[in-house]
Order: sequence, then C-alpha cells, then structure tokens
Amino acid sequence: MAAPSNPSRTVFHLDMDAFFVSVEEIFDPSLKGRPVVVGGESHERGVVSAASYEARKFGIHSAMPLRTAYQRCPHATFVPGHPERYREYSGRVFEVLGKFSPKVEMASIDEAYLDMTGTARLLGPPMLAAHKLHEEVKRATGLNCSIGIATSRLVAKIASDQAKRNGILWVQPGVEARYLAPMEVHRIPGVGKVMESNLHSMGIRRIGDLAALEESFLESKFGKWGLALAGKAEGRDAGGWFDAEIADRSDPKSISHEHTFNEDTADPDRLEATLTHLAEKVCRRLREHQLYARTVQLKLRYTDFSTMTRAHTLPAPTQLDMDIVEHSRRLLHANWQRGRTIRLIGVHASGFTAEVGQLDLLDGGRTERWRKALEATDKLRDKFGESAVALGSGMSGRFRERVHENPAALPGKEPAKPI
DNA sequence: TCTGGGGTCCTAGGACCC
DNA sequence: TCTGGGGTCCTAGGACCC
Repeated sequence: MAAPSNPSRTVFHLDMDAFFVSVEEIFDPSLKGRPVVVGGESHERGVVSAASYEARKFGIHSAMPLRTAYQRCPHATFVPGHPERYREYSGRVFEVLGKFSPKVEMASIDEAYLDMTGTARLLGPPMLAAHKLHEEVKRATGLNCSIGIATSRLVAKIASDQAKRNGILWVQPGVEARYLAPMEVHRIPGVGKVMESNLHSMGIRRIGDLAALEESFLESKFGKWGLALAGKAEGRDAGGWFDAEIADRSDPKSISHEHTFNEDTADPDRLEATLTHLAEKVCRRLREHQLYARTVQLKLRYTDFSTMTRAHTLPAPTQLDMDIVEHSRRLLHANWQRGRTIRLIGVHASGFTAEVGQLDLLDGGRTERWRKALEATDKLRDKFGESAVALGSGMSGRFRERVHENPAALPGKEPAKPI
C-alpha cells in the first residue's frame, strides 16, 4: 500500500537554475548571456554537465556528448567543471535553508527538500515563506532558484520543474491528482526511457491514464515498482526513498571512482596505475566517512562499450589502501582479457560497516598503525595537492616516471570534471 | 549522438544452510 | 536413489537520477 497522502504536510522542493553555469558566471561574468557548456573541451570524450539557457536554444542539453554539442553550436564557450566551486555554493544554499526549516535534505548538489510543516506561525503561509526563501538564497549566493510547494516530495519536485525558471509554484492540498493527470508519464521521477516505452506500448501516455488503472494490475505488470507507480500517479510519495522522512539521510551505501581514458588502452602498466589511483581515492573517502568496506568491485568497459563488473567480498571489512588496491588488481588480472583495449576502468566499494572487523582486532595493531599513517597522508594531500605524497604502493617503475614528467597522465590531474 | 562520473534501488540466479 | 522449501548471502547486470 502506498502511504496515504497527508494534506497537512507542506514540502518545498528547491532547485537551482542552471546551477553549474550560474556559478561559472559568478567567477567569469563575461559568460553571462552567452551559450555556455560546462563539462569539458569541445573535442574531448565526455558529455555536457550543464548548458546555459542560451546554449539550450541550439538543442544542447545535459548528458549530450560534448562533440555533438560542438556541432550544434561551435561558437559556444566550453568550460571544464569546477566541483569545488559547486560544493562551496551548494553549502551556502544549505546554510540558508537551515534558517527556514530544521528538516532540510540536499537531494543532490543543486536541489533540496524542506519539510515546512508547522512553520506557518513563524514564516507565514507557504507562498510567503517561499518568497522569503527565494530572496534569501539570491541575497546569500547571487543565484536564482525555483521552488515547488506541495503535500509530497513527488509533487513538489514536479512543481519546481514547472516553476522554472526563477519561479515558485504551489500545488494546493487536494488537487494533486488533477494537477498531474494531463502530464506525460516520464515526468514521474523514476520513469525513464525503458519504463516509458513499456507504458506507451500499453497505451498509457499520461499520468491520468496511470491513475485510472487498478493497483493490482500495475503490480502484476511491474511488481514492486508498479505498486509505487500507482501511488505516484495520485501524487503520493510511494516506494523506497520517496517514502522516507525528509532529512533522514543515512551514510552512503557505496563509494566508487572510475576513469575513462582519452584514448583506449591495453597497456597493463597504465591500467594498473590508474586502478591504484582510483582505489586510493576510494579508500580516502572511506576514511573521511569512517567506514569500512567488505566488497570490492572492479568495472571494465571495453572499446565496444561492453561493460563488465566483477566483485569480491573480503572476510573482514577494511579501509586500507593496500587491501583495496590488492584486491582490485587481482580482479583485473583474473578478468581482463589481455590485449583487449579498454576505455574505462573503475573501483567500487560497498558492504559498509562503521567498525573495524573482528579479524583486524587480532592483528596486533597493524591496521591501526596503517590507518594513522594514511590519515596523515590524507591531510598532506589536502594541503599540498594530490601528487604531493606517493606511497609507492602501486605504481610500477615505468609508469611512475611518466607520472612525474607529466602529471596529466594521472586521472586526478586532468582538467577537473564536473560532478 | 560515438556515448562522464557518482550514486540508489531492483531483479534474478546460484550457493549454502536448516 | 532424481529430490521440498524458506532464508540469507553473494554476484552481475540494468534502470534511473543529477
């Protein structure tokens, strides 16, 4: 059963307008009013992370290959992403939101949910509170946003999208289903290309068509998802994450890093060096979160884009570079078809616990000593940059030379990629 | 259109145990 | 000796989101 809708709940969904582009404009005002593409150089492998509204007029949109974007608008300005800048501005937005509600959840770097239930006495009715919030975000960051107001996350999110750009839209309690009915099914978050074409093939095109169907019918067709879908069609938060209270976010469930080479490679040294670097980044983030992982997963994408993953679960959880590096390498050697060229390699850690494994308590402090050493390394890297410290744990001689001559050979030293 | 990187959630099958 | 069923863990892959 989908959660019943709660007419007394007030949810805001705040979505920054063209976030990455707008932040770039703060740092370089000459970008304003021009077609701007964030994501990398026009000839690079990669996709568009964000496009300015002027660029969108040429048919450029996010997730489009950069080379295609270039073909559509050769005079656009292509800028690499600056994740640190986006994180900083995202943090500023978060601070503002905290003044409006104790229950704030950043759903991604540029959007947030606020539970505004019960704030009327302090901030006034929803529309007024939203105006204050909108102004305060603009004042504190210089950035525009759009706000959707509704009784559920789902409807608030759809409303903020419709409020674009720089607008506010309130869907009043009781009219949710009528508001959604004429919209196409793909507007429901979670309905992508595959689900959409499934629904189309059944003659379901609009959310209203969906709402008219029996829950049990949708369940029989799509299982758990179908059940959730039935609730969503009526504007209720149903299924998985949507059901959770706002600001009830837990620790990450997985941490991964991957890298696509500018040119495909079958060079074992290159692959190993990159893999090592990625594994070290994963471990570093494990330590930041104070998490220990049990499962290590390798990801390879070959030139023909076929992709495989291979996982291994350790007897005890770890956050040590040496462990993750060693096991990801083993996976590489056991599964890579030597000679076959690779375009992407990645490392993924999951199966987290917050404590050291039992086995580690028996190793006479080895783990603890390593943990401290690695934490110190993390701090040095924070201060002096990624290449300041090399533990030498992984790189084979030949590649190491190249790294020192040409830092760009390491993924971390390439132009910063947006999130 | 020659297709990034970082996540979440779901499914399905096999191993293994009782 | 032709063979049940449930629970849990692990693995691989895929849809989807920003």
